[in-house]
Amino acid sequence: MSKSSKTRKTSRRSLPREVRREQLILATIKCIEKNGLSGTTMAQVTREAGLSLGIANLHFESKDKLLIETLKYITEEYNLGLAAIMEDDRYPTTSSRIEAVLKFDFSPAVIRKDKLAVWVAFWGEARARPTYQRICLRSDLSAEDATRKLFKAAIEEGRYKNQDAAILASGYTAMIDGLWLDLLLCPAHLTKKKARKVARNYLANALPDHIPQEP
Amino acid sequence: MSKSSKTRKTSRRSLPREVRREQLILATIKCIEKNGLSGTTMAQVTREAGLSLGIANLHFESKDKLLIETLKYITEEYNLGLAAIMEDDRYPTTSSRIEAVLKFDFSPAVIRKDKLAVWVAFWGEARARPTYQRICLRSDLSAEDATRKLFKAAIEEGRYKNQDAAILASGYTAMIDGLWLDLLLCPAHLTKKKARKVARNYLANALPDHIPQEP
Amino acid sequence: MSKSSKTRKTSRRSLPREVRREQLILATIKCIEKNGLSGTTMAQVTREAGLSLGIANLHFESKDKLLIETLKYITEEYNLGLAAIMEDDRYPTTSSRIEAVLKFDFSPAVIRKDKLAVWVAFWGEARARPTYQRICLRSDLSAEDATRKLFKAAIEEGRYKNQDAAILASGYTAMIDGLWLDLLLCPAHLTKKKARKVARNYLANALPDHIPQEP
Amino acid sequence: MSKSSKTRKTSRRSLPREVRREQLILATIKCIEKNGLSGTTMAQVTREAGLSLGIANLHFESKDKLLIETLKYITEEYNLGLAAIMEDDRYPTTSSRIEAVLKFDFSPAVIRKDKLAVWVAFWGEARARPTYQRICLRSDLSAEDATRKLFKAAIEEGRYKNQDAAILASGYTAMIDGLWLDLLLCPAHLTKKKARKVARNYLANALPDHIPQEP
DNA sequence: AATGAATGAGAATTCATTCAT
DNA sequence: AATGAATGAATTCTCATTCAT
Repeated sequence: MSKSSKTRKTSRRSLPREVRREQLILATIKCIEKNGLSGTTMAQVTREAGLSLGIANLHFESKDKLLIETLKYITEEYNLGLAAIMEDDRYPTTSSRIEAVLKFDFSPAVIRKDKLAVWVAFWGEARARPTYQRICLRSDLSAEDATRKLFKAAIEEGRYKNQDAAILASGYTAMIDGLWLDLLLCPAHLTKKKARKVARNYLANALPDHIPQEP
Repeated sequence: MSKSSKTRKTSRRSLPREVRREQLILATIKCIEKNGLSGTTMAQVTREAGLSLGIANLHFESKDKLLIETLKYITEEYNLGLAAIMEDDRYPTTSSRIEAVLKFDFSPAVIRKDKLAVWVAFWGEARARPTYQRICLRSDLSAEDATRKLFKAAIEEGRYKNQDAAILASGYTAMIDGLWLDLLLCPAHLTKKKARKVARNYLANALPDHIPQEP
Repeated sequence: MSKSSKTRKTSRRSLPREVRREQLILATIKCIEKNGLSGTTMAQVTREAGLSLGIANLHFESKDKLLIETLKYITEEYNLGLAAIMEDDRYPTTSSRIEAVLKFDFSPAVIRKDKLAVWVAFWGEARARPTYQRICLRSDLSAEDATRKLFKAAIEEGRYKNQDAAILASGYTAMIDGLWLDLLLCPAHLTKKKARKVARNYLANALPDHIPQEP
Repeated sequence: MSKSSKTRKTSRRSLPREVRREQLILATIKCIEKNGLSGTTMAQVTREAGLSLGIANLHFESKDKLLIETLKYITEEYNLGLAAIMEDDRYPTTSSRIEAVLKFDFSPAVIRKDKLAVWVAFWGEARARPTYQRICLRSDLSAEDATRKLFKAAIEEGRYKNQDAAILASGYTAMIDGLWLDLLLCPAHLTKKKARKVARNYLANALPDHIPQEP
């Protein structure tokens, strides 16, 4: 309080509501990564954000709301990224669009440790917290919906026998979730590169004319 | 289990101890299912077990130890089941053994909601708790190791080009984890039957001569 | 009120200041009615007044000062009303003046629910807050003093044996306080009309020649 | 913790539930007397009781419940005292029973400062707290009911013209409440003796054949 | 070995007050 | 003079752990 006068510069400055909220959400993500969901306290979050204890309740009403907004932030970010690929006209073929999804799902922005940690942390509490479950569910279904459409197009184009778009999409979603989890649990054993290869192999086996095995 | 093996007398006396411990672990599983990991209290666990509050600390020293023993209980149960299949002489072919694993991974004993909830709950806290992570990791690697051996044998038998046992095993493990998660998060959308079909489809695409598509 | 009295100019400028203060005091009364003394917050008061949060401290220094001013406002309003009756030349007889006091004590302006709620709220905290106690005490003594003079005159005029003006005044004050309280606590059981009748009956029994029983 | 070994004697000792509850209620009464209702904290109450902070929630669930039980304790104590007089066969006459009530209402046990402070503190918050109001109301009506029966009997016996038992009872209840309040607010001005005289004078004026003026 | 009342550290939340704009 | 975002002390409540019985 008395020691620094430089760092204080922004401290008391009144910032736009949205800026503060994002600042706090980002601090929450950092804390969840470090301490888990149950180990995350308001004091930690606000300290991480360089702000005072009371500010989180000022902007989010309660810890619960802050956590929910954090989960929404993470899921929306992911789903918007996926939606952008689905709507992007620059992908001329189904194949290239699937490749783009595959690339996106293992892009640095998506598989950042802190964000993966947040996904998994909320999964862990989702069963006991209907609100978490609802948000996770919505996100999951939305992602699965997108890939199912892609796989359906591919199956029709490739006349793959024995492939079912719904089954493939469920499998892809599950595998992505599982790989994210394993990236977090076994970082020494599963590299990002290998994880991507695993997912690609899944699609290459199912849709060989669209997705070649990794070179 | 470790202390006594001399006489029936001590054995009789130590039996209640193990019974109490299991009783508490089972109560813990129920509580985690209902309230999540962070929502589980010693009072709940002991009430669920129909015992007194103090008894948990008497048998497990601390809540942390109880939770760790619960996680070990769940992971050991699963890994022992898998190991039993791997060592069972009654499976004459690689194919039949893989089928057995597949069946096991979606058997009622394994995909009971309460146990799945425990897996996911601990995954969620694993990153922040080295002990949890270590146990989850060990379990994951053990399972992956088992399937890798199976897939290796299958690949050699079937001369599948382009298949890599390690990649396949990582993918299988990830997909199982992901499907378990989705069974918990989206019970209305993913049935047990469909989940099994998804996993089978994965293997059928990779090892078609060993695992036929579901009839 | 204290600073300016020189010119119209400053007087005009100080007017808004007094207006603001009264605006805040009236908002405080409303809040105390709705939420009690302990449930009244600065945020509520300023919102009720349609002003900004900071303004209360600007005009009253602290919450405590605002509350004290609110109590003074209520007690002064009452005591001024009583004093006006005592000094009003238009009451030719002791009897008519007592009747006027009786009428005043149950007039709509005095027994408004919001104001009664403020009285009772401050009584409740008076014991723990010397400043509140002092103000309540002063108001009580002032009112009792007024009625004692009236009763003394009546006793002398009527030669009532066994009546003591001091005792009668204490009783009257206590009964008014008690009736106000009961109007607040038991509105379904004690109507305003009945309360007035109760008070009149008290005086009619003591000073029958001056105060007739209600017709 | 380490300093004393004598005072600790009872501290950890497990006491019957009801004993602890009363101990805490009595401590709450003391705290309300000293600090008012809003100034009373759980820390104060438990310190006053010589117990640890957590114990109040253990026995009362919440502060709110503790306060409500305290109010009930006070009101029940009073109403039971009154009921005992009403049912006591040893009062041969209406007159003696009214005298007993009068004596009771100013007995040392009833007009103890700490208990009066509790009454008034809860009155102050009753309007904002329906539960408080309900309890105060019930107590008030019960007391008024008792006195109305007495006054009705007296009026019939004495053939008092112009007296109405209901009006008299409302007035008596209001006056008692008001006198208790004034004993608290103006202890230097209103002695217990004078207060009793005021109440007696009220009854003596209304029911002269039953209640003589104070000698 | 078993019990559960008691403890007290730790967390969320509230809100009077401050102060840069 | 007015605003309202920001602060942080104070308070309630929770719950793992202890320990007398």
